[in-house]
Amino acid sequence: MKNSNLTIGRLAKLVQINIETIRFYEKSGLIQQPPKPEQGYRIYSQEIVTQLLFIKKAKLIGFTLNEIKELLTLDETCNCNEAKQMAQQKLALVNERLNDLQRIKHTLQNFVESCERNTSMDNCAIIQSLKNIS
Amino acid sequence: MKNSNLTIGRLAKLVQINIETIRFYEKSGLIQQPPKPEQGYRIYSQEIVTQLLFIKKAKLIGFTLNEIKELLTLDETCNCNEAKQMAQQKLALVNERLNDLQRIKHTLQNFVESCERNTSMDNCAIIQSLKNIS
DNA sequence: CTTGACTCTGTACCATGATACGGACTCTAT
DNA sequence: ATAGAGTCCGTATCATGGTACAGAGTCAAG
Repeated sequence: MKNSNLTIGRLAKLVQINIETIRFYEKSGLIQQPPKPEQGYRIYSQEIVTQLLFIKKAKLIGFTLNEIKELLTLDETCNCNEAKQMAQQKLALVNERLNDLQRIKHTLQNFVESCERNTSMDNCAIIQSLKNIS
Repeated sequence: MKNSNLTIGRLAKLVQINIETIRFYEKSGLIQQPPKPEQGYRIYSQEIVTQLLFIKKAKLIGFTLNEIKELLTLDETCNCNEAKQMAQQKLALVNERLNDLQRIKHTLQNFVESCERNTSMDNCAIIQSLKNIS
């Protein structure tokens, strides 16, 4: 076994994802498990590295594994129109989330500000402040 | 039983949250279960309505139930400083999420655009496009 | 005063996204 | 050739955020 060969352990260390989690992604169909060679362990490709890093980032942002699976599928389906449509749907979703977050951001800012104005040490009315999120 | 009395069924309909979910929130300590009267069913207060609507919105935005619990607690702890600190932490978190989302938004936009430029009907390279998220 | 709708309580079950573990196998270094 | 580390595979377990359901009690309208 060459030292450069990317076994699952090395892959896990490289992308900083638990081995079990990688296996879980394989079972879930997010990534393709490389075929088991006659002799020895599975070897992972550079493409899997890219995909795992992408999964990590997409997860951070709040995409579900199913959404990520779809996003990864966009790469394979060379039907550009379909892919574009999916991307546009995701984009709409992202924009919605951005709006929601902007709203909560302003609400939190208002709360912090009203907290700063409030010297009475009571009536820290976060609910009253937050319930105005529309 | 007066018709105006807010039993759990009416509450559920009012705030559009499943009865079971309301009970689940009670068990989880997100909201306080009103005491059971000697006779009859529990009656919910207007405050619970406010709290449930808040929970709904906060969930939409991506806060976990535990985070929401903390946010609701801010109302009770009249320690303004502590509350402010928590709000500021949430704010930082929200800002991070905003940045992440902005990045994915641009990536998706780029993808849609490159999809529009691409007339070759192949190489819909979303991965190549998405892997550049930093 | 009965019937049907609603409540109460506990327990069970579901999906999602992992993580843990046991036992067999394989590889590498000595 | 053998120990120790790593892999493989299946199954079990966990947290989160619910949903479902059974059986007993309660309420309200006819």
